Amino acid sequence: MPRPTTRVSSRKQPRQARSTELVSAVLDAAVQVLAAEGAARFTTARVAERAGVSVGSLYQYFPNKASILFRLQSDEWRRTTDLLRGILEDRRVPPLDRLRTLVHAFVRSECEEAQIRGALNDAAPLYRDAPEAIEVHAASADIFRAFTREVLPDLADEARSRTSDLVKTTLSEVGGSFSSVSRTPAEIESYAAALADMLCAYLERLMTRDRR
Amino acid sequence: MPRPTTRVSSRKQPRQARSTELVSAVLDAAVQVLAAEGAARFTTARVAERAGVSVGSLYQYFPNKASILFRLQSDEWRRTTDLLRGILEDRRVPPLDRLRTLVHAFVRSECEEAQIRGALNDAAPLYRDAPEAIEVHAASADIFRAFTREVLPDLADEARSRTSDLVKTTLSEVGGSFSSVSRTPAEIESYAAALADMLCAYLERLMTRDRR
DNA sequence: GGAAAATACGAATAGTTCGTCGCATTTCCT
DNA sequence: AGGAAATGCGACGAACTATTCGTATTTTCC
Repeated sequence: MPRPTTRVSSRKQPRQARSTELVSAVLDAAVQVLAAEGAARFTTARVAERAGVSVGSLYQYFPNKASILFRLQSDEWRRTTDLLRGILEDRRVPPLDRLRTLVHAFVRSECEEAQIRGALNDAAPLYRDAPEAIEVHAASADIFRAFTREVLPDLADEARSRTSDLVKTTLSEVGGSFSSVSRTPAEIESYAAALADMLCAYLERLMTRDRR
Repeated sequence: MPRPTTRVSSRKQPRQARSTELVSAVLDAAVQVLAAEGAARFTTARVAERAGVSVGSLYQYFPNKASILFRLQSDEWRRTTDLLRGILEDRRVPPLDRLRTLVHAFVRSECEEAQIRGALNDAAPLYRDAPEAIEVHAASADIFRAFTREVLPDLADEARSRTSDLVKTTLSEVGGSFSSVSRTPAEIESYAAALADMLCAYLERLMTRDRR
């Protein structure tokens, strides 16, 4: 497995108004191309054309194709992470209710725009190896770690991190395989409810064992 | 989303001994290329070279690149499905013990050769749209449906199919996100145990509610 | 106004990859 | 043996694509 390790950080910072607009036009166009043509037909030329911009201009602010996709993905991740944090850290609500709310919010969020998420996922191999991609992952892991620490304070560290990992990967599967086939809103809600039930059932069992 | 719908069925059946050997040489080489070079560098030329065969010969038995990948994936799926069926349908063992065994077997199987499975996953967009790919999926869904029918006979159809779907997608996540980072054997076992606990906790809760 | 910096442009380059086709070789079968 | 069918070959054509670079235009700011 060779590591192509594509550089993904920005090449140059836009300083004038027109260049910042250009960058956002490119990002908008990128989403459109991804949705309309799919990951396989996502090319810098097509993105530039749709943005009404020349390829050369695009390459002033993005070092390569992967960096555009990475930017889209990391913005998405940031939004999702903020969503999760907002729900999980609200201590006025009982912990398991928070988890339930979180599951519903997350499932819904993954299912809307499933088109783009799916395409972005198909393109993942292009930016996955970039060092920046790993940091983003860590942020959401921290949130779940904090939550399990709150809910299962007396559990051994090893078992707790295992639990946190399980919750995180179980949720991440929603994006992977559930949202890949299109579902009706009713299906989405009932799936979310079942998933929340399952996670709560598990955590409740651990909590009673933990306290005893 | 345009449907390129790549034909994936075999172009010609090998009739002589040398051609059957050629086909299996190609499939072996395909696995090697996938493992050594990754999905992005998987090309018919490289496969043919590694198989000690010409591209032209390869194209006699595979209509296109996607069909080679599809063949690998569908063989893999068949093996996995057989594994699951063998465990879940053994009625001498209590149902939840079967599920526990299944989770361990499945997690282990997904983690070994994670290299190839990951690469195959990256290449999925190439064959995913093929009509043949959908049939394979249905087979494993049936197994879980039968299992939930056995375990939760009195549950309403709608709730039961939701449960079966949840179990199936939860497991499929192992292949997607857990096995994508390399893990030690100990991590794998303890993850499998936790996953099994979670699924069992959920099913047990449904079972007691079901009977009451 | 005007020099310097920033920005925009897009034709051209240098690859890569898929899949075909005409022809050579081997196997089958009578 | 010898014709027919099956198989094997690999150079080649026809796309596509990522990225660069020399040049043209616009903005900034003195």
